[in-house]
Amino acid sequence: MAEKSELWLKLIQVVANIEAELGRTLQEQHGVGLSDYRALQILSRSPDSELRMQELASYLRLNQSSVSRMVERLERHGLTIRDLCPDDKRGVYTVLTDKGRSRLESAQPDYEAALTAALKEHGCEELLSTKFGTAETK
Amino acid sequence: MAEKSELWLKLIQVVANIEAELGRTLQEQHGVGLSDYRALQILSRSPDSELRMQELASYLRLNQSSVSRMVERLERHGLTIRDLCPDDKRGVYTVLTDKGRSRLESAQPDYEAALTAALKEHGCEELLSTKFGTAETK
DNA sequence: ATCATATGTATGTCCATGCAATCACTGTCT
DNA sequence: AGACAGTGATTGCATGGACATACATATGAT
Repeated sequence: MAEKSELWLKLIQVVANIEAELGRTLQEQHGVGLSDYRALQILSRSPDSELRMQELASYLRLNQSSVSRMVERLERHGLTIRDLCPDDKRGVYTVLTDKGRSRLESAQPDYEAALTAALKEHGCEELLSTKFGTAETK
Repeated sequence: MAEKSELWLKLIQVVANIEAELGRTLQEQHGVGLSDYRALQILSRSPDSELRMQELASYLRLNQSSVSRMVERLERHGLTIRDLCPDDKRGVYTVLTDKGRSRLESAQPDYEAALTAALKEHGCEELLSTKFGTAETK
């Protein structure tokens, strides 16, 4: 049974290495962190390129407060803006700006390339052929 | 090509969920964090249950300063002690204490069980059958 | 032996995240 | 209408990690 732990350890180390590499690429070449990049990506695919904090949080599997701060970050860099929700005054939309969109679009190819390269480098392209049960968030 | 990113995203989310679950289990039931647990585990398998900071860091894929602080933590909880290196006075050994060892031993079965359960819950036991190229650390 | 450089560890500072408490608003029940 | 439980977001605080730097010791060249 202990080999299971071993394998798991190996797996997460590989995953961590790859994530780190992706993060480095994005940061160095586009000045965006990994989670910021993912937030932009999610926003760009949402209707009207906007989402409320909670929704964004649940997509990113981050908690609300982290997202609140991330959005603050994105906003500081001009990549998104906040927009008050007309029907529910508690709500806040995070909206992708043009700058945000173009930043995303220029980063995307490098991200994909880095991912492909990193997977290959670790000899684990097959990881992506795993199909999950897609268990819901806890 | 974008599906590759999608799949990768799914993968890391599943991995993150599982890691979080493992961490919670360890923290709640044994008062040890996930990386602390892994450090104990690595120490316990090392000759004389001791390692120098750098070695520990490289096993854990953490940088040296993080390990320095982690060891401080472990030491504060009485799970390890520092021991000066006789032949190289710059060096410091981190040595597992009896308390550390028994803590590890009591945590281990729960860890393994939690891992098995989490893998099953996400329907991805097959993840562990991936064989990696075991690329070295960057 | 001396000095320059490399190595091992620790410390200062910053950043991202989580949790708990809070603020602001909503909707419901009476 | 008024009270109040619930919901969305923000804020205070703590933690763990990274990077740069400091400090002590070791090693190697002259």
